[in-house]
Order: sequence, then structure tokens, then C-alpha cells
Amino acid sequence: MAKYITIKEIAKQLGMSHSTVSRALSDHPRISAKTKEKVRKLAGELGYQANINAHSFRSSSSRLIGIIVPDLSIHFFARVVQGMQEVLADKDYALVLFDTKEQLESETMAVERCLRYRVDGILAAITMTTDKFDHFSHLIKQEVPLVFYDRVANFLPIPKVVTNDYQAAYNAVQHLIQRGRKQIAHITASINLNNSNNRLYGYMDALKDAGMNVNEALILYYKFEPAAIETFITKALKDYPDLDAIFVFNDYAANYSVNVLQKHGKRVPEDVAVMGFSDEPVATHMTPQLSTVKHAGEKMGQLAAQKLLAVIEKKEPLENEKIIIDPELIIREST
Amino acid sequence: MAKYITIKEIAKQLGMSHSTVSRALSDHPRISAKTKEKVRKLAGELGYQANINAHSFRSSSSRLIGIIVPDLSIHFFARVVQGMQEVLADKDYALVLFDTKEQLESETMAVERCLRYRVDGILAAITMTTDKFDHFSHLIKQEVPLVFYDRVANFLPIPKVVTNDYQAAYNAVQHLIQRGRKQIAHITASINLNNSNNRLYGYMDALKDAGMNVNEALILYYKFEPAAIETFITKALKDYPDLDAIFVFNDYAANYSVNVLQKHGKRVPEDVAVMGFSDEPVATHMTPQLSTVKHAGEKMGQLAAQKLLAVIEKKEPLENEKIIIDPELIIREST
DNA sequence: AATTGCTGTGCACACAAGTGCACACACTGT
DNA sequence: ACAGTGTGTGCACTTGTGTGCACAGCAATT
Repeated sequence: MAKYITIKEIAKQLGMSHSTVSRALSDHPRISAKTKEKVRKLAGELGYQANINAHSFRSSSSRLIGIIVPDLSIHFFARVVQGMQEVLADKDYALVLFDTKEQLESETMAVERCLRYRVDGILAAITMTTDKFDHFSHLIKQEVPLVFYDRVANFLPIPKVVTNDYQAAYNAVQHLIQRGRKQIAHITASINLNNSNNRLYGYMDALKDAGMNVNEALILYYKFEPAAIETFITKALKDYPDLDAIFVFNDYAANYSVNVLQKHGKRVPEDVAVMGFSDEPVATHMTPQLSTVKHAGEKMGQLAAQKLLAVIEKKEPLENEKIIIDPELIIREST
Repeated sequence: MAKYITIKEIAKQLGMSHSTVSRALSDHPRISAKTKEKVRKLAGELGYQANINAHSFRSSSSRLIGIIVPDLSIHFFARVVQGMQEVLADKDYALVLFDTKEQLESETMAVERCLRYRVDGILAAITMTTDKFDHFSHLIKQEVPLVFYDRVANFLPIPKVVTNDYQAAYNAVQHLIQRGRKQIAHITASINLNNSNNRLYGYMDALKDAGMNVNEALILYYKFEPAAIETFITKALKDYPDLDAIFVFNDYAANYSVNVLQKHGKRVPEDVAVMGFSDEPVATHMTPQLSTVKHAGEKMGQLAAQKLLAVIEKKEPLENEKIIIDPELIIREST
């Protein structure tokens, strides 16, 4: 069992009361310089570290922030968490991490655990399967500071940090059109996430605004079975031999699409341009390097953490504020 | 401020003492079924969650495990953390995450914070720049359960979970030799990590055992400046036109090496075979797909967490045990 | 010399939850 | 009727830290 050093131990060794030690360590004016020196010296030697646990009682602040992440192995989310830590560590908060593995059940459990650990606030991105929100409503009722990032439940009246998926998709498709592409397919996620829906609407509107038709046969609602992409592209190439661009909702699926196209003897970008979304590492590792939309993970993490701190520290009531990170196209070789 | 529900609140609303509520919730035999029912009903309605903080006082167990990671955005480490969570969540531990960004200073701070939060144990991988170990010695002195994973300080007498880097590299190079390669270069990391050193020794011994010479001119001690790889390969191709394989210490650098080779008009694997290390997502996303060595992140996380739990629960003294995960070659297109 | 002021220290309590112990009450048996 | 037994509940104390308040000790002022 760990032998943690407490102020009591220091007090015992110095023959003074624990309150004197406490005051000496917090540089209280009514403690003599001599006593302070003695206490600090011994604390240093013993490697004393204040028990945050005990401190949380009096201050009713645990100095813990709950981080709810759908899948940490997605590079974007790892970057978000890094951004959060940068901001939170500065203010002496630690991160309690919960990876929900895209499972609603894990998400509910994560929220419960956050309550038990009495976290000072929660940063959450919902799973792809989240269709109940009682656990979040409950947090709001108990006035636990909560900020959504990236994957948000729009109808819940709390701050949210998101990328402008609609605009990003619109710009991406507009870019393809400006490159002279006439027949642009789209692969989207067949789930109830605003992100992919907004990207879908951005795609549609960009086409419409350019006077082009939206063709449902050229839209794949992808359910994360790679084979569906191959089937879709094969059929699309047969039915629409003039297909000359695909806009894909994430870089992994875009990479897979490129592989399928190349298998069919299509050159990318000469025959078919491919545009991804997120700027994951894969984008620069593929051949050709993928044009994509920057999904600024670190920045999103920082903004979300800053917003949460503002809510915690200023005791602002939760507001339905939306912080939007503007999209940025990254044009590489695939378009 | 968050309105957390306490047993006191429940007791107040039901007009009984908090100890009765406490006993009712823990199904104490001396509480009537009627009382238990009333308490449980109200607890459910109010969304009561026990305060782990308060509980840690009496049990002197915070139910927190400190996770020290060099860089969460490296896919391998994200997988390790996921593996850890799988094991720890089952036992009702939560993860306090510290990303050290490969900085010794951050690592020292992370250890201090772990002490302040009174974590029940720590899982750590050291940074590439860690050359002082006082912070870890201090943990050992205070008997805080500690297990190293992947990046370990060998001389510290605590459990470690590692992949057999030597054997993995040996097998990888042996595979290249079996494919008929005669002139095999190696790119290693020029840092004091056992991992890359062991991979280097594995490379050397595989060559020697096959009766081949180790040529220092064909070894690059890489300092994470990509330009160095281009310079190295260009010079190696000029000086040794028969260069027909490169074994690289990680997949990202391997991917970059493939790009450089292709730029020089070399076909991979026909002219030069390339072998990576880690099986990061990039390995399957590149063209050609990269042969590499499996670096089983999730499994490593699970093993490390299990070992830590064993130390915590059985109160085993820290031992200098080494858990070795056997290497597994993944042969794809690049060899 | 007595009073006042100032400074340093210690005591007691707060916080949330759990537990040993004591006590109250109901019921049983003699 | 009363001791004995069993059951349900509350009190008080525990944990580490910080803070309000009281008080001790000493110096300065009256």
C-alpha cells in the first residue's frame, strides 16, 4: 500500500500542529518565516504532495474534468484530448478519460462515473449510436458544467464547439466544381450525427448552387462495412461512366475509395478526383496525397476546454452557445 | 455550481439519519425492506451517485489510476490506453490521463499530480528525452504501485510490459534475407530508448547470423528530421547501387522512405523491399501496403493494467518482472 | 505597572460516507 | 410482570485539509 505523506506526518515530525503546517505551506502571513522554512524543507525531503481529495471537501471542487470520447484511436479525437489537456493542466485540472467505444451504454456509464468522481465539469462528444439523452439531461439538471465538442446533441441547451461541417462540405464540393468536375458522388455516414448530415447538405447545396442536380444514386449512406464502398463505386462507374469526383465524409473511407478506383484502372486525380474530410495522418501517407478538409482537433479541444473553464469559474449558467471553427481546405494531389 | 446529491440530502428529505440511508443503499441486513425501498426510490429519482471522494478517505483508495503517455496522437499509444481502460473499468477504476508530449518536465509534473490525486497506481511509458529518474524512484520509495509499459527504464525494479523488440527486428531482417535480399539498410532512432536499440541489435545479429556484414554506412541514426531520411537514402543508393532492402524502426518513417525510393525511380518491393515496425494504420493505407511488425497496443495495455491490479490488490511488493509480448510479422506488399 | 495591540499557534469544526456501538422498542418465554 | 432476545435506527467517530476563533506570549504604549 502506498505510503502517502500527509501534513499530519510533517506536523508530527516537527512537533507542531497540522494546522500550522497547513498554513506554513500556503504561505499564511501569520506564520513566522522560520517555521515556514522548517516546514517547507521537510515537505521537500519527504516529497509531500497535498491530498487533492481532502481539499475537494472544503472547496467542493475535485479538480477533475471528465472527458468523454467516442474512440480514442481516431487520430482526430486524440488530438482533441491533447488540446484539452494543454488548457486544463495550466489551471491545475486533471483529465479523467472515458472512451465510450461508440457505445451508448458505455456513454451512460461514463456519465455516472463522472458524477461519482464529482468532476468539476465534463467535455463530451456523443457516440454514433446515441439516441437517448437522459444521461445528459440529468447532468444539466444537476448543473454539472458540460460542453459538447464535435459530436453534439443540438437540442440540449449547453455550449457546443463544432466545425462548420456544412460550410466545409460546401467549400470542398465547390472546389471540385471549380476544378471542372461535373459528376460528383458523395459517401456519407448513415447515422444520426449532425456532422455527416451537415456535410451531406453542404454537398447538396453546393451542387444546386452550381446548377447541378443531386442524384440519389450517387450518394452512399455508408454503414462502416468497407465492402459497401467497393459495391457502390463499381456500380456508380458502370451507370455513370463520366463520374469524375467523389467527396467522402472521412479520410479513411476516402483512402479506401482511392484504392477501389485504382483497382478499376482509374487514375486519381486525372480520371476521378477524391476529396476527404478530417486531415488524418493517412491523408499525407497515401499516394496520391489526399485533398481534404482540416479538422482542427487540437484547437477544438482548446476551445472546448476554455469554454468549460469559463462556465466553471464564472459560474455562468449553461447557455446554448455554439462556437464554430471555420473550415479550411487542404488541397493536395488527389484533386 | 454543480448540485451533487449526497446521502445527507436523501436523509433530510426522508427525515432519517444519513447512516440509515448509507446502510439502506449498501443493503445492510439490519435495515427494513420498507426503508430500503423508500431510500432506493428517492436515490433513483434524484440520480444519486456515491461520492468516491469521500469513500477514498476511509478506504484510502481513490479508485484512480494515473496513465502517463508520451504522445497520445501516436496510434499505438491510443490503443494501449484503450486496452488499459477495458481492464480497469471492469474493476471500477477510472483513468487520469497525462500526455507528457515527450517532455521530461511534463513527465515529472505528471508524477507529482498523480501523488496529489492519491492515485492507487500508475502505468507509465517514459519519454524519448527522459534521462533522470528521480521522480520514478520517489514513487517506488513511497510504494506507489507502478508498472512500465513499452518504453521502460530497465534498471528500476518494477514490473514492465514490453514487446520483444530484439526478436522482432531479428525476425523482420531474417524475413528480408529469406526473400533473397543481400544489401539491407536500417533506419533507427538516435535516442536512448531500449526499444530502438534492441531493434538495432536484432538487425545486426540477424545479418551476422546469416554471414552478412554490418555496414555502419547503411545505418541511419534518425533524429526525426525527415530530410535526413532523404539524404541518407540518396547517398546509400549512390554508394551501394545494389541496396535492395531497408528495415525502418517505425511505420511513419518507413512510409516516408517508400516515397523517397519511388522518387528515385525505385520500385517497392521489386527493386527495394521496405519493412516497417508497429503496424500503424498508415501501414495499410500506403501503396504498396507495408510489411511490418505487429505492435500489439491493446494487448499491451491490458497486460500492463492486469499486472498493476495484481500489485494493488494482492499488495505484492514491486518486482523486477518483465512481461514480454512476442513479435508477430505482418507480411504485406512492400516485401 | 497595567493595558492595549500585534503576532503566532492551536483547537475545533466542516466536508461525505461508513461503521462500531449503544440504545430504543417490540415481542417472547418463564 | 419482567428479564431476555431480536431488530431497526441514530450517534459519534474516522479520514486530510483548511479556516474561524480563541488564546498565549511578547512588545509597545499609557
